[in-house]
Amino acid sequence: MPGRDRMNVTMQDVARHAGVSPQTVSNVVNGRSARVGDETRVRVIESITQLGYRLNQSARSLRRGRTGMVGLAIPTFDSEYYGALAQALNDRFAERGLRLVTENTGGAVRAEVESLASSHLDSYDGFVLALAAGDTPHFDRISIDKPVVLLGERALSSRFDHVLMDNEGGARLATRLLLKTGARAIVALGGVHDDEESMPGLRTRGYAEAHAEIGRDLDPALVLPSTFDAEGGHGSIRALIASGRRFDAVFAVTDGLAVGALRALADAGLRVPEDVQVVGFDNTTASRYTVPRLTTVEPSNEARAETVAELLVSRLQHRDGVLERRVVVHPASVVERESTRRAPSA
Amino acid sequence: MPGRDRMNVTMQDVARHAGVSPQTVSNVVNGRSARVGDETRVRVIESITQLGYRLNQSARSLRRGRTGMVGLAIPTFDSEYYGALAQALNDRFAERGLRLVTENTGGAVRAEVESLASSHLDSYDGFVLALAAGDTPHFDRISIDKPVVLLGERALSSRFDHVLMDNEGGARLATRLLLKTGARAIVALGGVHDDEESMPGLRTRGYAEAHAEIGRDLDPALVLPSTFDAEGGHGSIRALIASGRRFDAVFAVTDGLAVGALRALADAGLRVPEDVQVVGFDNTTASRYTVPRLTTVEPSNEARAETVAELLVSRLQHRDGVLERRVVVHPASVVERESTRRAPSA
DNA sequence: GCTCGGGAGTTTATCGATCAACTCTGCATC
DNA sequence: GATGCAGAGTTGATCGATAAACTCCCGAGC
Repeated sequence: MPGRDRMNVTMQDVARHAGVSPQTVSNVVNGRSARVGDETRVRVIESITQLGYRLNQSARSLRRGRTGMVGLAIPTFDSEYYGALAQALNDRFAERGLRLVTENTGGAVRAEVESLASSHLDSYDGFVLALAAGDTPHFDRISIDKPVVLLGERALSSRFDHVLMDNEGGARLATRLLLKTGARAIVALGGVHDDEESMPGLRTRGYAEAHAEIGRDLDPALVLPSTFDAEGGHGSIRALIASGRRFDAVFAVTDGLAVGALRALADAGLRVPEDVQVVGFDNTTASRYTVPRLTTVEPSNEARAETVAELLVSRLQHRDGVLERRVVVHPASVVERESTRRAPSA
Repeated sequence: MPGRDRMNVTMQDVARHAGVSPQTVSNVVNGRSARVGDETRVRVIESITQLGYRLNQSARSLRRGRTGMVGLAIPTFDSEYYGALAQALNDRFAERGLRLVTENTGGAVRAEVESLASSHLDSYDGFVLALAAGDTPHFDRISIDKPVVLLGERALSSRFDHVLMDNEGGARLATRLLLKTGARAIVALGGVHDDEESMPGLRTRGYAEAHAEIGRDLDPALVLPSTFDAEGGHGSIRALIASGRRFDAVFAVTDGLAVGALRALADAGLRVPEDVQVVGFDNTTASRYTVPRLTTVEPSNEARAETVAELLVSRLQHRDGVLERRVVVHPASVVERESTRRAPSA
């Protein structure tokens, strides 16, 4: 291996080697074939490979004024739900020639919002913010001049495009199923008591609506706030069982919670779905391999990812044109598996 | 809101506004306080906030010759194991002032690395390559002038630093445990028949060694190659049961496989660990919430992440100094839960 | 009185690619 | 013969930040 310099090979070097101008090399690299003759192009390409030339992205970005990267903020990498989401978005953006760069915000909403303000953001052309369940960040304080799409549970800010999941509708469907199959006392695991515009708030609202539809009263003691992981679900259900309160179904606001619930029910010797039915939310791959397999709400991640990419790209293209703010809600549906009983065919 | 230009605020603008030179603004921004007087600094900072100045990362990167980003290639986002790994690495690099950018290669590392002038890799200062089980890219063909650390299962290339998991040792420990608790016919789920230097190959080797240690023969029919997810585990074990072959333990080469195995055993009415013991590998969070809770091998992700960051950073610092290639192996250990019986206290 | 040193800044020359505008052949058209 | 024009390139001016070298001032030391 010939000892070579630390210096990088630049377009100038290639140009010199091929006997053309740097601009022509640029044209070749960027596929502007209309501006370059066939012979010249071949010569340039040969020089590129011979010299081992690599384009300097920083220089390109500086000149072009954009980086070709889109940022994605997710609360954590270490979660199937967000993992799948990131993967789907990644593919959708790749199709459009954009690179998706994923950052984890560590779950704190504050970090999520700060990621909008921090210097990281400066290297992206646009940003996708997937929000964790929780409180409401103060978007209206921060100032941003780049396209942002929020991917979340509810409308959070009047300034950005949103792609939302139909939390309320999904929860309504899930709860309806439980009621139809004879449940009388349904726990809202991870639910909240205030009627708030948050992920658990909306899902709790759907749960309440399904009850209201058939004139059934709600027992507030069955609404169990919790963290949204398996650990929280496990602890909450164990405590509920220990308290002696009777229930015959669990609507868990996330699959993680449902997994923990299954665990706690198994610990207590309760059979699913005979003694207690369980429904989750999110249709994570884990939900297909629990014992018993989990009935859950499908959040249509693929479709949402596609919409997110579409919205963001259209904003990038109409950089200056004043597009109206858009809010897209994707419908949810229920996937019936083994943790619920079959609805009586009526 | 005052109508403002599309033009960005630059250091020049700040300099003009504060009545100093651009270089001084640069010094302030970069905290070179030795070169700037107190009063001046205050004035500059005021101008920065007033004008809403943001540093242009592309320009900085171009000038500095590095981007401050480290790339991480993982086979897929949609997996707990890689999710946790990415998260851990992310934190370790953040501590060191580097931004970790995660890409999923979809397994096709080779294509990425070989792509011509427009490769993503060029925007990173260094690279961490976490390889999928089956990948054997031809590293020695590609030429890379940046620090690379391979995070994997076995030594793959003589050119790069490696941080390895002790696959063989972990598998040996897991299998020993099964043998000690009385297992007589242990399935190697996801194992392979050839003694190869791959993740499943090494884990199968450890499995074989544990048998050899106590002079036990191996039954090749119990080694079941498979994909490494729950689906594969489920299918393989279901088929094995259907074939009528007897076994009383499963050593799954991944937790995903073990989850699928549990599912298949439950389907068949077999009790775990009474009828069949199960051990997984990777200690994913899912393994803590299966029914029953999974005994598994802890791969020491945190420690490996720390080592990866250390190695890469030290290479970045000694950009030219010729460091020896380093290979670090982290030991594995077994986490005993409910899917195995207690070893007789001898 | 003169040199020396360091604090506080400034000036200059890039980093590498790209946009915009310009040149220079030919060849077809009126 | 003059005009127009498309094709194939070239030239020069940046994009914004920064390393390196240089200036200027002021008090200390001999």
